[in-house]
Amino acid sequence: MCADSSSTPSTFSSDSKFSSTSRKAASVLSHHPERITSGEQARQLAGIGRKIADKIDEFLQTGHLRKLDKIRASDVAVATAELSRVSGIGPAKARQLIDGGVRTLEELRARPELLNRHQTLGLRYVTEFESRIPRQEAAAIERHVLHRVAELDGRYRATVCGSYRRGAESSGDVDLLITHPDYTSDGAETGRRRTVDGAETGRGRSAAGSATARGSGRSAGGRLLGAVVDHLSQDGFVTDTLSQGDSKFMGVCRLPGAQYTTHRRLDIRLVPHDQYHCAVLYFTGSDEFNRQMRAHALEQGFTLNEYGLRPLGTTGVAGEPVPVGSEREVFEYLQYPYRPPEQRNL
DNA sequence: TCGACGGAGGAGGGAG
DNA sequence: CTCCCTCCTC
DNA sequence: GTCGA
Repeated sequence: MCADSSSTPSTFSSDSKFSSTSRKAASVLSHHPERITSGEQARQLAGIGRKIADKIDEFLQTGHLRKLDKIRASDVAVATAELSRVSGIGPAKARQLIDGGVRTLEELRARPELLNRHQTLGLRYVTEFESRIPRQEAAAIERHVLHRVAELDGRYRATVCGSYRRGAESSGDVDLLITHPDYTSDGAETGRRRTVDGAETGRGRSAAGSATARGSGRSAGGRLLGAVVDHLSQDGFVTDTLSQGDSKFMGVCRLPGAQYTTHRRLDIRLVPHDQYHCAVLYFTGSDEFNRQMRAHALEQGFTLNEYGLRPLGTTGVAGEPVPVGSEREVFEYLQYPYRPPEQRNL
């Protein structure tokens, strides 16, 4: 769903604080209206400290950065970046591979035994996952998914969030939120796996414990999400699963039809019914819009997150969540002028 | 000078 | 088996 | 790396 730089709460593509810090600095600089002519001048901006100011001075002086030259020349950094293109491979796995003599995707393809399931799929689809989803195709995916979900059980509610919902002309993936009246946060269903049949114990159960027995020993959430995923797999739309638990599916999909040749990343989250609108609000973003809205909520004496809107007591302790019947109601509670998703691209 | 920086679901593997 | 840790994703 | 306590 990462459209440009700001989508949902997730402008953290690569690693650690360095990434987040320098990203903020870069953002501040790029949005600065005037031309920066000295490190001292840049130093005044939020997120620019001594070190970055020094680097600005060095670049202004010499036209390049020694540190950057060094990184570009480092083959380990290059190999890490290359291997990290694969979904499921992060810094640790990349280092492990490099230590094992694998530095390119080509070399990686020759060593499939080094990869787990997620990484194997990530490698298979690496190029496809790097291509963006045109809005027209995302809309077709939305139609297909909403139709199939409604056909499975009309009580589901589903919304495609992320930059697509904000009207973006292209998206990085499709992020679907679903809910169902049978699944609420107050539930007796707090994730813990219960024994299916209390009476039966011992070796008799071993067969039932088969890994693929979805739907037998499952929480309410697991059944509700699993049923959707199964239904979407039935017609071949969902092609692969990267991971799947009781509340979150991460996988791969492709629409039927000759014009759709590229596999796309699809995430499905099952959200408690009473938290649905706050979750849709949160996962629609943008990051910056969420920050501003949360700040406004605090000024009004509320705390807002993906789980709900709660009043803050005088001591600063959050109270019970305010019942919310729509996204718009969240705005109204906060006396925040309503903005449709297309106007949340901050 | 020092801790926080968003944080949770899921895979996988080790300890008990 | 459960618990807990690291890694990864978003 | 940067910010604020």
